[in-house]
Amino acid sequence: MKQNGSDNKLISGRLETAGVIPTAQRIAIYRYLLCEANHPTAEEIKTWADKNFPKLSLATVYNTLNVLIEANLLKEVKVPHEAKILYDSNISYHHHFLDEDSGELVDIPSELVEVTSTLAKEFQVHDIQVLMRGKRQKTRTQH
Amino acid sequence: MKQNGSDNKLISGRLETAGVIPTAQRIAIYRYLLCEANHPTAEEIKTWADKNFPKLSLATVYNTLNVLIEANLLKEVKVPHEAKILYDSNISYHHHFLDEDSGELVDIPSELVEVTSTLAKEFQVHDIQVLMRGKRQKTRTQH
DNA sequence: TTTTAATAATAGAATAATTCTAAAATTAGA
DNA sequence: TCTAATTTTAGAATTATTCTATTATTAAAA
Repeated sequence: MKQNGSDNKLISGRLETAGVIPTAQRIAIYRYLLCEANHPTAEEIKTWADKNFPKLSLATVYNTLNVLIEANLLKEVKVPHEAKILYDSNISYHHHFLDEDSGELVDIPSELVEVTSTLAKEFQVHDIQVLMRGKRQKTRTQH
Repeated sequence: MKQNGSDNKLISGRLETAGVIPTAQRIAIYRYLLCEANHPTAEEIKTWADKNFPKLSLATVYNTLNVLIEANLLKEVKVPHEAKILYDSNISYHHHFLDEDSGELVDIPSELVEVTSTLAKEFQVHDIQVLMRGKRQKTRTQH
């Protein structure tokens, strides 16, 4: 799903709907987040931009990420023993699996994880996030 | 449960069992983590040390935390939108509730949260951590 | 005990991710 | 076009954490 310009309108519309002025930089970064990247760091976004959107500054990467978060189009994910923030453009309710070998973070649909809690009613839970850590078995080749 | 010296032996023994040489600084920090603090940051530990263990340096705080983590006596917790690492001296399997008002992180016993996942068998899960976010209702005063 | 070797603690410098600042560029509306 | 508001930018500042080199402490050996 490489950038082809055809979904510019769609991306732009989503930004506007969320109250974000759709500048060229924001559209580019948001499309990268939605269509090409998988939980990238700010650094990865900058590296991508250096190839695909010259002159886009690191400050703009951070500004845009924070604008998207503020507009509820993006979420931060912090992972233990990983210094950099990961960004998640999937804003629907879901969970994560962290591959201990590759460091890759994989989205897990909420349907695959059932969480039942019996906390004291004092605790009003608004959000639950489940982070599973482990290894991903290499899928065996068919003969 | 203020420090009284009586559990020095116990703390010291736990460190030794874990293969950590029990120096005065390590015992002090580990006791603070176990008995007084609740998911402190390195900064909070340093502030406590400035009052209770003069001359203990910030470098030693970080060194000790990393030694404890390496020895499996301590775990890191990273929370979204919180820059600093929180440290958790409860190493048994449990979950967390983050109070959105106070920022306080509360341990939730694993018995109170049931997690049932049906991931593809490709995913070998070694650890699950559940972070619940929400507000804590003020408990109503009895008349 | 002394001696020696290994380990830990320390102050301060270095690193690195993110945020801030102030100026220039762009945009949107009048 | 003019004006005001917003965004982008480069580079400086901030801040949590780690590193470095030295000194202090500990543990074991003689």
